[in-house]
Amino acid sequence: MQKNFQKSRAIYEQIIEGIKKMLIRGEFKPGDKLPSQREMAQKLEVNPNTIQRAYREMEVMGLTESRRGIGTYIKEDGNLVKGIKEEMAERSVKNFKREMESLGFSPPEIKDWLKRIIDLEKT
Amino acid sequence: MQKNFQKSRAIYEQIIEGIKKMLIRGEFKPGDKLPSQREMAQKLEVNPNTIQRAYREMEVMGLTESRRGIGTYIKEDGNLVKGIKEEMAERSVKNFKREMESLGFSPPEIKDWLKRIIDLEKT
Amino acid sequence: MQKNFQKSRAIYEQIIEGIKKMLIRGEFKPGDKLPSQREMAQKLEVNPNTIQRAYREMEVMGLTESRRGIGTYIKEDGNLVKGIKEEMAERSVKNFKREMESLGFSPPEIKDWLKRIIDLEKT
Amino acid sequence: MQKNFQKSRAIYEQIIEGIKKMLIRGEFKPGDKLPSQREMAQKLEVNPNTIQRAYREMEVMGLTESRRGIGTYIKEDGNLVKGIKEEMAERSVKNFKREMESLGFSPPEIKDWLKRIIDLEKT
DNA sequence: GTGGTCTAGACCACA
DNA sequence: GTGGTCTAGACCACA
Repeated sequence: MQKNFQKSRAIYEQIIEGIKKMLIRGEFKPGDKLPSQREMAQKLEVNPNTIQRAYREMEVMGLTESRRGIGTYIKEDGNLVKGIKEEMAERSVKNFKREMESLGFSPPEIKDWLKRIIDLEKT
Repeated sequence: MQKNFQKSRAIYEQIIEGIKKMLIRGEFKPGDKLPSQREMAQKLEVNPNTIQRAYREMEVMGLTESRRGIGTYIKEDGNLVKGIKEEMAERSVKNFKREMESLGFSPPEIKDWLKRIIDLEKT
Repeated sequence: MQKNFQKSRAIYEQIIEGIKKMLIRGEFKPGDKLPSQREMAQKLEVNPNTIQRAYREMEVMGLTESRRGIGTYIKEDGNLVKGIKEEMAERSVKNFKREMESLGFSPPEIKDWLKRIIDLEKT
Repeated sequence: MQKNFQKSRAIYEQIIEGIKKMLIRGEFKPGDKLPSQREMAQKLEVNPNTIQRAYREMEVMGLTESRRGIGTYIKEDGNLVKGIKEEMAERSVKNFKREMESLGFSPPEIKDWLKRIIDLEKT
């Protein structure tokens, strides 16, 4: 049995995750200005340094651009959202697949299950 | 954006989770004796009381039977494993579906993605 | 002669027992808030963990409902008290019967004794 | 709520209790020799001092008679058994009555319950 | 040796 | 402030 227990992911990672989801859902668009670090910190009730870290990482990833004295902006890149969406979808699907396989399900069974659940809620 | 960050589940819950997976994978079978509380605690490097809690919860759930002075045993119930497997599969599928929907995918797109990933790794 | 001496029941069980009796006597009513774990621990001079155990067991039994940050409440279930009262009465009567039989009394003699004592104190 | 938890009765008291029950059931009779202290201690897996204490108390109560170098004997008293039986019955009935009253039952209800249980098992 | 109970005390999560 | 989790460690009950 595993000896390492799941720890929660770092808060700054969860923040990046959240911003990516908002991008995907269209709640942020390329070119938009993100809330200031201070504002964000207050809204999320988190230490400003945590926001700083999140914003910095996003810049490193090429997701945002910080303009000193002005603010942080989502990059104006046409394929940005599409890329993130695909990346997150892929990760989600792979996680799901791995989990189902660890439960002993074969790919066809996985599809069956998925179909069952989706059709069930479609009704 | 959400203001509540994901916390890790309690260790005792993760232990139960792990034992269920071992059951599903056949690494434990109904009737088997689980490692003693102390042994398990040592192996997983947690406090014996934490194992006690996990074992007690499993007994309450009807998954195991603890006999004082003897040990803790997986219940001899033919449908036990099947039930757990289905329960865990269902939860996993629902989580996956919810996550994909929060990324803006429709059910058909979810299926497409799944197909793509599975077929990709089949090659 | 028996070789096994009677042991006292666990403290957490005695606490549950006491709370059930208070419910039956109307000293607690469905919907009431129980004293907090810490308060109860202080009043009964036991460790808070022991109260936690009692409260948790009562929740598992469906007797109470614990709400984090709020407190622990007796469930709002009309038949709860009645059910507990009957359960405890039945157990008490059965214990009594078993004890009298172990003293060699037949059922009619048991009734005679009971009548005698009750009438005696009625005077 | 009560603050004093039930402790188990002293072992020597439980031993006296057991011997009284054997007397009542006729497994010992007036004039019988009790097992030696050593023998009794071995049979009950108890410290010989505990037996010593039990035997001493029984002598004080007038239940037995120790003859140095010979052994301990149940007293030859025609009314002894009858007296003990009545004493134990009375205590048992009173305990039962007190318990039922603490559950809020009136004497007639107590009788009803008793009748119900006895008749139920008579069938 | 195995499970069960209890204490003392720390720290977290929720409000 | 209220419940929940976890550790460290003692001691008991059963076999």
